Amino acid sequence: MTQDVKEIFGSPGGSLAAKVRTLAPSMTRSMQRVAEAVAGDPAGCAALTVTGLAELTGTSEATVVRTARLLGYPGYRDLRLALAGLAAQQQSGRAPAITTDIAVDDPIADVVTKLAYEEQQTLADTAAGLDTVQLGAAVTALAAARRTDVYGIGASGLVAQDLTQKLLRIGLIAHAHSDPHLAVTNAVQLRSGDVALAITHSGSTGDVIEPLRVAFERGATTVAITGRPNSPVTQYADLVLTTSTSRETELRPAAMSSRTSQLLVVDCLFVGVAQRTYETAAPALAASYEALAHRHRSGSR
Amino acid sequence: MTQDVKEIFGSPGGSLAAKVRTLAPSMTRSMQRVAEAVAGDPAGCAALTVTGLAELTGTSEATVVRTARLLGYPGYRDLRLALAGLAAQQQSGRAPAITTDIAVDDPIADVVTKLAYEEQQTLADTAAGLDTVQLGAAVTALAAARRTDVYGIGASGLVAQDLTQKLLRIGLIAHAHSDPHLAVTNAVQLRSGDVALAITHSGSTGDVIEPLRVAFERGATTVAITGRPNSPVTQYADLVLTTSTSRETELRPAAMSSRTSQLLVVDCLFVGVAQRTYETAAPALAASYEALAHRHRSGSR
DNA sequence: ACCGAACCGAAAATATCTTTCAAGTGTGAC
DNA sequence: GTCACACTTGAAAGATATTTTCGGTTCGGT
Repeated sequence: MTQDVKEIFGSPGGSLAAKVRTLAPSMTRSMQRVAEAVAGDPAGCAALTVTGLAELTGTSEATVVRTARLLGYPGYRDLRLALAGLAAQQQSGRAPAITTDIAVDDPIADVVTKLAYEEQQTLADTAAGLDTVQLGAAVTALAAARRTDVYGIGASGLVAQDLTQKLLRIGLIAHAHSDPHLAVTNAVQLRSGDVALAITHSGSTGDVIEPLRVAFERGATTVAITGRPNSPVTQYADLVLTTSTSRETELRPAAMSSRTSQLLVVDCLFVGVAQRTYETAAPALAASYEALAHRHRSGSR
Repeated sequence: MTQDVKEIFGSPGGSLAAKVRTLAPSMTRSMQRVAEAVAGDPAGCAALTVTGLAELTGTSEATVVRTARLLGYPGYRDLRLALAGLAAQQQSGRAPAITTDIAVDDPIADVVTKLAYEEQQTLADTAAGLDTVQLGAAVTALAAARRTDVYGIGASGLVAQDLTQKLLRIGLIAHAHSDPHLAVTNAVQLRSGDVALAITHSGSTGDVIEPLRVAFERGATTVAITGRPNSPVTQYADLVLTTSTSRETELRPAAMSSRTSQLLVVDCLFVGVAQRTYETAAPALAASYEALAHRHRSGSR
């Protein structure tokens, strides 16, 4: 059984490398070897059979197939077709993709360029790796929720607040918790129809998992935004939204790209919800805009 | 039968279509049917197995293989890979061109694509418009500051907190203020050598301008991150860092792009400062990473 | 009508891909 | 430190796809 062509070629080119980067953390060692080979030389790998690729990467056929599955294809055959397509695209349109890490002695102008580039990369990766089905489900849940609790600590806490601010702006009831105890206390109040949303890059921040678990057990719809699709937090998550995990460098901690990634997801959630609740969201947005104008000097008074 | 020139030289798939036409006379009836199908819809055929294509053309597997051979491939498998490549090329020929705003009825997948694209655009704009001289001066001031106060309200408040968190991580003394009264109270404590940094998109948020004015008058180095280089806030700013102001749409409020833009500036500041204070920043970063590891549940991978 | 050559497809043979399963490996709990 | 468990992994069995074989059919020429 072969996949529909649209699914194979539908996504924008280069998304495979992005997908590999996003999913790499959730891969086992052998699978990473296969994924690397595939991302590194699509054309070369397209010429190989399962057995060939297994030998090249020093693994087994089973592992190759498993990797293909993880990358979203029904099997190796389809991955191979996608690779052939990718190779052809690369042949015709050359990709730029040149970047070096930020060095201690880089002039500030280079820092700006590199950071901007890397964050753009992160955005592209995240967009490519985001499961729109899960996203849509999360949007539906949020739009219909009686109330929404958002959990996040540290850098993720700011993202949690950002989402909360946005939801409040369109008339929804949302609250961000960064205090683990209060979060749990509040989670107990949740019930079916409510939404609990945990934001954690590592997926193993206990302080964030705990309230989500409570909410999960109380019957609320639970959503996790994490960079590790297999991490503990997903255990209590009805819906999982994966953020991209680009490699971190000494001067550019992981927190930076995970934040960018998380914010994109949060923005998508917000816009999605705003769409669903347009009738009430649009006037609410306009009203809050109006209200803020009075806080500005150049405004009135 | 007159041949249309466009058909021969027009599309990238021309070479295959041409080959089919050239070889057609030497083909048998069944093989022609297969060749036609292949030339007519490469993408569609790439999704089919030998059996599928045989059925589609009302022929047999053997005929399909024979056709593939005649077209110059060792077998159907390789023809299929070539078709996949061809399809991908044709696909990429059509420009992405994400120019339209996000509409109320856009499917969620489009929302993701468009948002990611717009944020990428914002990053590029910001990086291009950032004054590296001012930025460098701000970095120098921050790196040498006895203490740093950051003012921001609403969405900008989160950016202020983000910067503060980062600076604290590398051992600097920084504080974010979102309470206007406390901000002013603290601003009074500032003196020469300290840094006060105001973040406001509009540049006319009174609650943020006021503490900056106080700091300015106390002799602190004042920095403004704003989207309006001529706005009131710049009056009290020694250094002005301009963020990009991309057009906002109904479903994508200005806050979204200004936040992205502000965060990039803040990241640049952080990395710049980390470079200047590398000796102390590097171990501090490592230490905070280490400390956090204990807050994480040990999870799978 | 008969013959021969080319064409064609059914089915066997082969290659390739997928699934299963049991052994290996590391990890947390006690 | 040891045990138990869960996860990883590759070998081999099983399923599918591709290629080859081979005999029947068609068609033109005699």
